Amino acid sequence: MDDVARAAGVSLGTVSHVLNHPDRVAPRTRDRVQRAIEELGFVPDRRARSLAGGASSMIGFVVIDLTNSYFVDMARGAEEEANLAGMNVVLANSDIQAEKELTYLHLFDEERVAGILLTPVENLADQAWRSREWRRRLVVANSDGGADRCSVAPDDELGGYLAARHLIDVGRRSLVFAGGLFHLAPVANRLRGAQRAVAETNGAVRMTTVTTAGLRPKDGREVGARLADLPPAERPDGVVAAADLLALGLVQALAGQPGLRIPEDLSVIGYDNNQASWESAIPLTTIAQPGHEVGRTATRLLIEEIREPGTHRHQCIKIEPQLIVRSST
Amino acid sequence: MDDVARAAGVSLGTVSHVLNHPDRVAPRTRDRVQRAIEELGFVPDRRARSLAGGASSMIGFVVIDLTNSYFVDMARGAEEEANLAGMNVVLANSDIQAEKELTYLHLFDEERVAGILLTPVENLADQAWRSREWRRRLVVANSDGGADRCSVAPDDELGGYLAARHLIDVGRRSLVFAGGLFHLAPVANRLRGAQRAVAETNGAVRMTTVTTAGLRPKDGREVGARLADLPPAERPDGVVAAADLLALGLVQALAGQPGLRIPEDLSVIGYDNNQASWESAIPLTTIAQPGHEVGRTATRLLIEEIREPGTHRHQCIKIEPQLIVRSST
DNA sequence: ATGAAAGCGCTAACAC
DNA sequence: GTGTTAGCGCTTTCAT
Repeated sequence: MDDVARAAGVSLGTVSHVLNHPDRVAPRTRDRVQRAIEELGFVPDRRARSLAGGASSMIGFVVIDLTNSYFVDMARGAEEEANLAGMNVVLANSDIQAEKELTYLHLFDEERVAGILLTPVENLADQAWRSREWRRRLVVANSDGGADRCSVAPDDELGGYLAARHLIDVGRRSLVFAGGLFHLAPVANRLRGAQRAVAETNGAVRMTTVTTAGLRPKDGREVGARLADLPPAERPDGVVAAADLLALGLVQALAGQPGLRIPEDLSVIGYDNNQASWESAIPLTTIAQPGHEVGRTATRLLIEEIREPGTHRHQCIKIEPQLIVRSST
Repeated sequence: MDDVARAAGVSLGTVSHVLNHPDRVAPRTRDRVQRAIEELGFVPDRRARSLAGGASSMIGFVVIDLTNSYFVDMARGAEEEANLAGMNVVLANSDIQAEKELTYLHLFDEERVAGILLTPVENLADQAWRSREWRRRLVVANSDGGADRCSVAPDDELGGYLAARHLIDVGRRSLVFAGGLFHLAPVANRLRGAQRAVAETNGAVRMTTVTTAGLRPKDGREVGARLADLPPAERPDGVVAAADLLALGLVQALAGQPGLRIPEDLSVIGYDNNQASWESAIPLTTIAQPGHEVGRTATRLLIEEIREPGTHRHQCIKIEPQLIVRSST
């Protein structure tokens, strides 16, 4: 910056002014300085800027699983909202490992970023990050952040409700909820929501639960095979799958069976709006996770907390998932 | 840090020493300082450290498409290699937009990161980043970086060769190369490789090319339908698909046909080792993109360039893809 | 409108 | 071994 000042024949402080308060400097000198910046290819040093000024414009986002497009959507939402406020988002991949999560949390802390977004590793044994007092503002996404910070999460209970409700609306009366890993809050909440929808029918609709080993296509194919073996009278006419990949396997196993057309004889609804759900042979009706919206909202909250530390009140926001109707129901 | 020094009853410089050269300080004072750090919850400021010392330990990786697991693999590889050298990797999502790519390149430049990794947007009109002289060390991944910088890319020609070679090895004699978007270097190179494998047979094997609109399952299903309509005599016995999702659609369309068992009557090989390839009903034989290895190598080159600016020579490294045999061949 | 100077939090000589 | 001090590149008062 010294060079720029010398080339433009002004003082260091003036160069700084054209960078930060261009209006407080005479148009002619401003032009002169800007030309010098151009010619010298001057690139300001953000480390020094934020050191001296105290304000970083970088938000660090510790993402749990970048192979899951839901979280990438969240990152996109976060970027959009951050850009609106003139801030940037950089990502770190914790890869479902509590250790890496902590490493990056520390990195961002030491980098003195303006704020941190975190999608925590859910394993209860691995929540060391909660016990530490982070000096950065931190908002939690996709999971409950506790009372003393902001968090934003999808409303899985509502999602489960919408899924079952949709099957009921298209005339299904004998449902199955297929899912596994019920110790995970999202799955458990989806089941609860589905049960609420059934309960509302006052007995007009029945639903049983089938537990799978996991939520992969393989698990779905197993359930599908089991359902296909059932005597037609006992067969359900609607399946709520806890995840799209599960639903996908289910449809694969069922689609070939005689007298079992999808969706005529059996409707299947998934959950996630996974890429596979719309690229499969029978595009899946599904509940779209509001990743984009979660990312935006979390970032909005974070920036609010950064900008107005005084008036800010912590809150936990639930985002509505979206029903997407396709060919499987 | 002042507080720490005061609490430990030492000078500022000593605290700095226990942080940077713990061996140069007496064990007892070191312990005292470390205890003070603990108690005060002191978190060193990386901005100030790198400002004063000149060395950042952060590598910025501008990733083109985080929804593609190939690039996430690259990021993982980069992290591993960076950690080995005591460095960290933060990610930025350019999302296939040249504009965002430039934004993040500038961000990392201004942040004075130790080095930059870039998977460039391939659109030739959008290569503004090439014309600029980045002040950071930059290595290009997954694409040719040009003569004046390092780059690492998968050997697509070899991948295409391996794919066709495998079909030939399992006895296929009438091949089809199915693919689209031949203006993209990767696809074109895969085709060339496949043709080389065929040429080596001196006419014992024939291969025709079928052009698809894209590389999605939908496109695969179209080709599949076309092949199924062919009189059995004219039908190929092996298909090299330019991408897994394409192969997936193809298999879906073909699997149901009478007298067309996969792999007995027709072998299909994909490309990418996409998640879908191993989770589908008929797991796909495929060529695995060496994302992890590309990431590692690019980072190794970058760190080499950072650490030994004198002896470093720019180079362009090609990484071998891997044949993964599954049920479709 | 511009310049001078004090510091942001730290590292790296250099003294003692 | 430990303390002292001069910067690193910038922003921000406070003068002028």
